[in-house]
Amino acid sequence: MSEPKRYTITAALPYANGPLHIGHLAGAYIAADIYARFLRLKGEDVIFVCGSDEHGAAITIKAKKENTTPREIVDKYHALIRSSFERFGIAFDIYHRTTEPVHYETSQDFFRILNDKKAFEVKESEQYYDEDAKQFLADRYITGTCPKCGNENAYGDQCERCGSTLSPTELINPKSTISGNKPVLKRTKHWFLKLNEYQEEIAKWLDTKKDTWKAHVFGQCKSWLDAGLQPRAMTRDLDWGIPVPPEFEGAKGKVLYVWLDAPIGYISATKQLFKEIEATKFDFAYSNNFSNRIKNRKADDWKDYWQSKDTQLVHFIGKDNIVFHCITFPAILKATGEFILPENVPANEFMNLEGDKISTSRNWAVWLHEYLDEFPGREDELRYVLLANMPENRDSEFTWQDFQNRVNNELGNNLGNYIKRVVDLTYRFYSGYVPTKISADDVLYFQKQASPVKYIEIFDAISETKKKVAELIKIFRFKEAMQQIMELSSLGNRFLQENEPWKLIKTDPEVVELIMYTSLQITANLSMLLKPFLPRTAERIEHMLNIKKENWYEGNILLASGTKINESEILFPKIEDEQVQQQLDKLNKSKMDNTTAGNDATENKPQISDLKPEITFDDFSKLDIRTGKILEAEKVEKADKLLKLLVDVGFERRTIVSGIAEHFKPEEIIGKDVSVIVNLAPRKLKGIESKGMILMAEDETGKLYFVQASGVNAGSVIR
RNA sequence: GGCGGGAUAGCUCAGGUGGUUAGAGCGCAGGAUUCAUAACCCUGAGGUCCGGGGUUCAAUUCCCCGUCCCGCUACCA
Repeated sequence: MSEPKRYTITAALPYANGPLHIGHLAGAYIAADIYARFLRLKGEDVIFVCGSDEHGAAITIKAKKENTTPREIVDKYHALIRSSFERFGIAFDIYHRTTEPVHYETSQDFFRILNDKKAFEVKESEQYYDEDAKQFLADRYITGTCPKCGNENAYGDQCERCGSTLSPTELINPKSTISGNKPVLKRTKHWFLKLNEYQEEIAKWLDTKKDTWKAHVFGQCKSWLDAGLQPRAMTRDLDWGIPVPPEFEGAKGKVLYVWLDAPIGYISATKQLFKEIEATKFDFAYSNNFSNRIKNRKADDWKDYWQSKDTQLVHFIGKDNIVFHCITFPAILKATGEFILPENVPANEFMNLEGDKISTSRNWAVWLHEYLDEFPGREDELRYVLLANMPENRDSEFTWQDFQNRVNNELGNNLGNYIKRVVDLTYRFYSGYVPTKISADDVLYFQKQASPVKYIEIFDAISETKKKVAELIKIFRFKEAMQQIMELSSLGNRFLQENEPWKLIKTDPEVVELIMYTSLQITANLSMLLKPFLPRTAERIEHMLNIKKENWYEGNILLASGTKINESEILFPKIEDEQVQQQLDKLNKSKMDNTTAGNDATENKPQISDLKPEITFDDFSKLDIRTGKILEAEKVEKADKLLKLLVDVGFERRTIVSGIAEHFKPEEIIGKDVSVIVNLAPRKLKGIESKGMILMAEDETGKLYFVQASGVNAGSVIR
């Protein structure tokens, strides 16, 4: 591919139901920020967009629980996330949000375009509707007799006895599992993206990415394509989201699928960005971060960044978002016929914390806003450690011990100390003035000397490092790029050590000038190289050296002779053992608070759970709920979520299958008091008949709790 | 369960389209030095490259089987 004319960089939209943690940063934002800063430094035409993803269920659930509105929840977290990014130094051009009018319009327009382009198939299906419950029934809410094998307890999507795939309307004698009534067929519409029709195009396009995309990204896409793409519903019967455009028949009560709306957020953020640029009124945009090339542009210019063939689009995401960014969203973009597809999607894997998966629900995380408060002015240290351990090709691990080691040794002892050495020596020898520039004569002179000053090699190394770093960034190998920079710093240390200017100053002051001149150029080049990686540090070095470089400079001489530099400062004070201990104590506390181990609640957006319709007392009294005690528990074969329980419900012992295996280990729940619905119709799960249901409470994070009546014998009635 | 990715030094990670001694940083041991944040520099010890089979003159690398970790997906009434 020829050099692109401009770049559009996106970073995954954080979900506005919680704060940011180090996993987010290591997964997408640091890499994206380095990439964007580097391109800006090179003077490229680049935009870097992001924003809060504010639709979806976790938000309404949280709102209900906190007795507030979804709006307040998203306002709160949007503000927290935005300010955390700002303080940390992720240099977006714009940080937008999906509840903004621009985004509603853009998303709805997309919906219209997709419709015009016949990318949808409207399944105006006859969907079963429960008149009592006043709601449409998803496949699993319907049971009936299997037309193929006669099993009376087949489900709307599948018969578990004969294994056939069914649709609800094929069932004989369908029954709503909510009310037990016979549901009626009612017409409802859903808009399905005909992904299957884009199979070939997407496959062909992806095939061209084989060599440039990461193995895990390409592999995952390939596996989806091999399985065959299926139409996917792009609408939902929900109430928090972007409404299906009202002119569509049957739009009422339907919203866009959150995964349709979210990536369009990249585009609406871009629109908003150029709107604000034209109006020179910056509500969401950060004009200080702008690449020179986007200043003074017009509102309509957003199109260049999404529709122009010579634009390179790159999505930075975590590995959990691969399929949507590499298949579904590209299919959507393709379907419009107007948009470009991503050049690369350099998804990172996950970062673990102290040996465990990062988990919001278990409070097992290093929260960015807390770090910023507890380690003020030390943003780059975190940036560095997350970068050094960035999970580029496999999962990685963050530990506080490693944080301390890396900050103290690599940043402090190698880099920070080196800069300070050079600056201090410059003050000692030359009162802070950069020594004489080497002339051609000097070069000859020193070349003839058999002195150990191998300064030419140093300048070669600087050039080489700059070249390598630039290349590595372009192929998204940020970790390695950073290592190259650290090696240059190491080389600087070695150069001083080998030449010992503090000794030579007494005997060969001219040689010392050369040594120091060379060393100062190394530090100046380090500051430039560090700009994309450790921007705050780069600024502080620039301040020490009294230089200001806005643009990448290919040459090696960045610091003119005679420049008066500023006095040294300590760039990276040591991280003390107590600070590490404090953080470990904090994590330990989280661990203690989690008395129920192994809660791996998914932090993805769960399906919305609407308030259920009112029922009568009669309805309620149909339920027979009793206390019980778990006697035995074991994992169900070939099912990750199911536990087979033997429960004493007073009058008998029952086998109950419950979907709690990801939350509880079998051995730790034996003897637990539980509440059981004992008159629920038996149902087979993975071949085991389950007679009844264990009641569980679920908090907003997805964590489960047993509903327990303490001190009561098994078999007591709950009413 | 299906699919994808991974497993390399005590720790955190690179790398290898098959070919003498598999790398880095940290940690550890020894030495040198004193300009600098007790920093820097040099030297050294340390690895059946997850296990088992196969292909090959040759496997850590390719193929098959297995184990464990992560993601997607199915199972959650």
